[in-house]
Amino acid sequence: MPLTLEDIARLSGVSRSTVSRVINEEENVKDQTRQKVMQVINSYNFQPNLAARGLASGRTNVIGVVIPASVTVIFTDPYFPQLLQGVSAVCNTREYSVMLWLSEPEYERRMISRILHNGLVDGVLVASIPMNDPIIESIVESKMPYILIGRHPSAAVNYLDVDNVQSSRKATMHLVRLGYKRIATITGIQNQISGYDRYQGYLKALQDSNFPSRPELVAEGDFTEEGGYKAMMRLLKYKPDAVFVASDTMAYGAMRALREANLRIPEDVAIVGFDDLPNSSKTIPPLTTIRQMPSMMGSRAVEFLINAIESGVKSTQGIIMDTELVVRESCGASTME
Amino acid sequence: MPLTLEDIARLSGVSRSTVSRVINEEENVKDQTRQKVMQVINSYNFQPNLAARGLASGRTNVIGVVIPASVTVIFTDPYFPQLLQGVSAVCNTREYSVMLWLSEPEYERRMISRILHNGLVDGVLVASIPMNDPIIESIVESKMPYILIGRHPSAAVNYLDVDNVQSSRKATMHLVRLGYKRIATITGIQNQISGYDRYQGYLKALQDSNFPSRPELVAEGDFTEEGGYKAMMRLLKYKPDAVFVASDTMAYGAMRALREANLRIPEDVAIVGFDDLPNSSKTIPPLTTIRQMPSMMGSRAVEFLINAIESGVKSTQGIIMDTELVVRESCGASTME
DNA sequence: TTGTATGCGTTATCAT
DNA sequence: ATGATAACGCATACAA
Repeated sequence: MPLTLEDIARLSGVSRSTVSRVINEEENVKDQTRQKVMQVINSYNFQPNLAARGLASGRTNVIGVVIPASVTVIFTDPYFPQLLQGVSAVCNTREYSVMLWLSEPEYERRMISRILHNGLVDGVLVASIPMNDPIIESIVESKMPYILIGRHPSAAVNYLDVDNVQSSRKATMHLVRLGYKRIATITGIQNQISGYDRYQGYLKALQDSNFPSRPELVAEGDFTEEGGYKAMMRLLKYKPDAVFVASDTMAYGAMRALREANLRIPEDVAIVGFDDLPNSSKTIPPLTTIRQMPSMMGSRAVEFLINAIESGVKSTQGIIMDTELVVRESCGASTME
Repeated sequence: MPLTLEDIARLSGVSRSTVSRVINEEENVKDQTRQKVMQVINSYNFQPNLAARGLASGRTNVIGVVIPASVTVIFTDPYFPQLLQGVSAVCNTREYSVMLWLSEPEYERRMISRILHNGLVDGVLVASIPMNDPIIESIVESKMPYILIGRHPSAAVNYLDVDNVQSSRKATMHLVRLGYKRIATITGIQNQISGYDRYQGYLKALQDSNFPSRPELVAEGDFTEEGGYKAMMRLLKYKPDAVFVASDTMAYGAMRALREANLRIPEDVAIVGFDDLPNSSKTIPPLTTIRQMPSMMGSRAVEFLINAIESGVKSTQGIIMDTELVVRESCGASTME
């Protein structure tokens, strides 16, 4: 029932092609003609059919955003919403739409392969995919513009990430400098690159400080509050005096465990987190943590993607964004000698 | 470069229409033919072009999800992520995709009108739109299948919501029954139906209990933690002994304000929230609250939408989902006489 | 049960 | 500067 180019053409007494030119803001149209057509378009509130445009032009102005459900569990974490906001903001200004897929494991392979081949999107952004997931190969092979959120070991892959290793090293070094001796860590899932890298950063800090690395001071969490809580419980019997926790959400859990054990923060155990979630300035005590900005990561990633789409150039690139150590009161000088 | 129906047809020695029939699982195809074609399809991992299908059939199997940015600020609240998960889960099983628009005010009108007319989606789900937003009219008039998340006063509108009035009344009555006398409220934004209705429920409870309604015990929040904190600050000087807070996120802020004022929860001031966020069982003390399930709301809404799309029937409907009062320790018997 | 022909609403290539 | 016309890849009414 909606109007078509043909209708607008008839109503303004020109040909379909001219209307098309007007809509696509091409140069070679007489000003007078353009205005006449624009008037009709506006008065009827005409919208070109994007499916048809996609078919004819091969471009849809849609990007796909894929978030594996394996991490969607963490959806209580504002990380993904913020990422989406960044993605969406850029898409709005550049007249793109975003197709969102929260992929569940059982559909995942089929879903990806559909996305890559069904002509619905011009490019795809994939967040937090597990390391060495074969899906990455399919994407790279597909020749579709793409970018991963989360570092990938291979040099031949487009990705955007923060420097998790250096940031975590910095966080841990902060504890070292404050004089803590038994510095533990609660890690993220190890098949997730961010979990892996943050653990490596912790190890690096110990090594650089000539601290022995004690396996009993390492507890694997799963990026959830509950996981952080349980990991802290396990650590307690080894009496750490400080803990680098690989995410703020887990840090909240760890702090809960400490409170239940009647241990003071930071006098008995100091905590440093990772993320700087909005709530982290409001915990008791406020959390010292590494700030990354998911919404900016989303923006930057999409900008890269859209540029790749529109330029047609497909150079491979790894983009690293900055982080910041935000020191709050959690580790005061109180525990220093 | 991807294959087309025509290619598959040639490769399997049949006509394009037959391939189309096989793909669309139509009955009238000889088993033998079907298998032959399927084999070719699978071996080439053929995916039909959805833009072309959309053009030809008038159906895209895509639904639009619109979340106004006016509320996107609240994106630290797991409400929307959970809603999206519910939406996405149903879409996955029913082979739909979701187009996500986080609409910023300046683009909002244009965006909606584009969505409604550009043939990209078969239906649209709109979350948390402000009351009396004229956009609602455009949607209803557009003849496109739609559903709003959040009650709408007009009977002629499709929506899905929980019964905010009754739930809030229930929550407030809980405080009444526990013997509190100066029951305050921190409301949500009043041009948001959930903010308005929850306030009405509070008023109703007071009225039904023959309590006077004291304007000084009403503080408007904005559904954020910070808003709850500030609202509580304003309430303090009027010495409420209990507060019904219109969202858990605001309740966290209110609790923070109480702690800073050295007031005990619930001995000095009791708190009841609304939402039952994952963290609400882990606050200190655990929060008594109204449980609604955003992911189920998302699922139900999309089911309604897809049914409307596929059946073509457009009966107007208001769907109300249940809530549950989850009583935790926040309001113990300690304050009762 | 299968094939042929037409149309969906654009863009893009030619003419003019 | 503008118009005619051929794709784009599929669904579908109709014919066989």
